[in-house]
Amino acid sequence: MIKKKSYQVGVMLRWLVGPICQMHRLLRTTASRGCIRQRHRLLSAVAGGDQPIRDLPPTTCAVPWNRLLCAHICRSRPDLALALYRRMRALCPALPNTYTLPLALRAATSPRIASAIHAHALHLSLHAHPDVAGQLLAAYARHGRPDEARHVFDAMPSKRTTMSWNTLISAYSVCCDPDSAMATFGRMAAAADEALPDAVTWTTLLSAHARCGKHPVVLELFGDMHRSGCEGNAESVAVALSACPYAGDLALGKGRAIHGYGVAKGVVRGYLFVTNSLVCMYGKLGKMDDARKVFGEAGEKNTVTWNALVTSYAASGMCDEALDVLVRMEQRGGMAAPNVVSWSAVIGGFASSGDNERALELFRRMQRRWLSPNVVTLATVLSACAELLAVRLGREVHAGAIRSMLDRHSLVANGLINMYAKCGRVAYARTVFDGMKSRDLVSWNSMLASYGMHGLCDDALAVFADMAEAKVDPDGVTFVAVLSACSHAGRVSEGRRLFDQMILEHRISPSMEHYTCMVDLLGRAGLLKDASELIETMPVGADLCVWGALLNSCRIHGDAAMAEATIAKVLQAGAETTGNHTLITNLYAACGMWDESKRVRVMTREAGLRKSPGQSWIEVKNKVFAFVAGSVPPSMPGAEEIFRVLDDLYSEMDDERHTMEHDHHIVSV
DNA sequence: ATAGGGTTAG
Repeated sequence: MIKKKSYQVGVMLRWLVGPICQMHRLLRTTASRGCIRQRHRLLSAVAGGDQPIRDLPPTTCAVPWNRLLCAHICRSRPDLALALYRRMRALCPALPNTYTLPLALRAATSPRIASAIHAHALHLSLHAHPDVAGQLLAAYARHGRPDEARHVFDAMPSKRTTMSWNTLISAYSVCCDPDSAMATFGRMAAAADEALPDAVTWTTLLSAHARCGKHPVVLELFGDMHRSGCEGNAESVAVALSACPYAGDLALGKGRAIHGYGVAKGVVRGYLFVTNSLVCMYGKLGKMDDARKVFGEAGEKNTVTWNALVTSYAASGMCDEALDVLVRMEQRGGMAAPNVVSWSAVIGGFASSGDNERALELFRRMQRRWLSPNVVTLATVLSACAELLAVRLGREVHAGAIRSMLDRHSLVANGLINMYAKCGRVAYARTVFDGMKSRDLVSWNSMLASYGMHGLCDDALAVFADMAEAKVDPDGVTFVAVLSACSHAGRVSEGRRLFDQMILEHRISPSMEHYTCMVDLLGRAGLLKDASELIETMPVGADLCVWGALLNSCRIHGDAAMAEATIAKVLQAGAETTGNHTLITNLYAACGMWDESKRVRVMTREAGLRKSPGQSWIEVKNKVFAFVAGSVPPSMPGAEEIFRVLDDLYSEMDDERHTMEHDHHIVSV
């Protein structure tokens, strides 16, 4: 109770002191210009938080209000600016003018607030004023509301300027709609008498494509920009560089070319954004020497520059070096302290290198620094939890996500679905899925895969139907999920129908994974001939997974002839991996062909191939124990006890089986 | 007292 009260006092003080200090300064600096009485009234209005609003005298001049609004915005306190604007409206509803509304709009932190101010503008008949309309457009654009932005844009009374076109295009960029951005750019070019595209227009267009992964288009547009006679500037060079790593074989060549272009245009040295892009570009392409060189030559560095170096090391698989840089950032202190991005990069680096334990350890360390994770951090951590089956930490992360209201974000929710599914909690996965406000393709695919991996084919098919109902177009991943669900449940006709549907209706050409699913589906059901025929129809040669699926089916159904024929084909195709050799060995053994089995085993050993043993994990009290068949994890507490219970269970199972065999004449396989 | 574009983490 006491704590709450003092908290409230603190909030009030902060609320009041800021404006009052500024008000005093205002009174001092502008006293000679008159309006003293009004300023006194305003001061009492701002300070009189406890007085009933209607008892305060109304002011008639908007200037001091506007000055104060501007001061709050310049100090990055949109909350205080908005509170002041509300107070202004409450005290004197007619006072906001063509300066006030743009200022309030700059402080709008959500599209809802922008809409409310829009309504005020309409009510005050100020919506058509160029400044108000311009800032309305900007506010809607910032929040990625292209429909509202378009509405304002179309209603703008004055001649459209390059700037208003640019703002409209940025609305499409923010909400990841590059096609509409492009279409708008086309309309702008068609209305060339009105306004001509400038460097900002091109940069906006570039970023519209960059931000949603259309990197090849970015590089094309960068060329178009140059060809259209528009000089590349620092901003556009930065975006173009960020797209280079995804250009395939030409990536490094393009990167170096644009680097050179930037040097020629004089936008490399002293332009931090370009420096940062360069470090990251070289790092992503594994050119650590170049990345380090650019980093070293940069005079001024900020957090992003350091993060680019961290990212570069992480992307090159040098996780320990990435961590070293982060530690160096911490020790240096000052302006470039590590932030969420730095930590997420290192955590992600360890996670993608397979060291999920280390990733989670670092997440704990980040929490100890009182840094709040964001959606990217949470997605990364949840994926590590899923890999380690660390459901307790996963639930803890879920709880944290709920507290910070990030749990319904698609990145986090998709991570949660995957984590719960992998940890065997399909029902939780479904709850998260149902609670999402908007589901993307990954959400649907994750849910499908969840049911698939638990053998719940009917549920998977129901989700697939819902997906069609929700008008979400399936992709290749979707079909891998449904086909494998069918395969595990032995739903042959359903699977065949889906495979055809995928090719004919959705125009998705089947990948190796799809063929593997189908061969598995047919093979497991005993349709070995059909499976083998499907392999024959494949446009490209089957890979080891496909052959493996067929061999596995031969083993299940004890078809030695088919197995031998298959093995001949595999060996003929020159397939040489341990996995398959082991499979072949086991297969011969299963068919009773011991000599052949031994022969392959010897061959394997001579080829220097050794299979690393498959591992399993179990999570006990937030700690994950890995074990292989026949071994005891040394750190496992109470291992002896566990094995005693296991022994008891085994003997009970044995008794049970003998009884069953006796009663039902079931012969165990 | 007022406007649009840029780099880093999945």
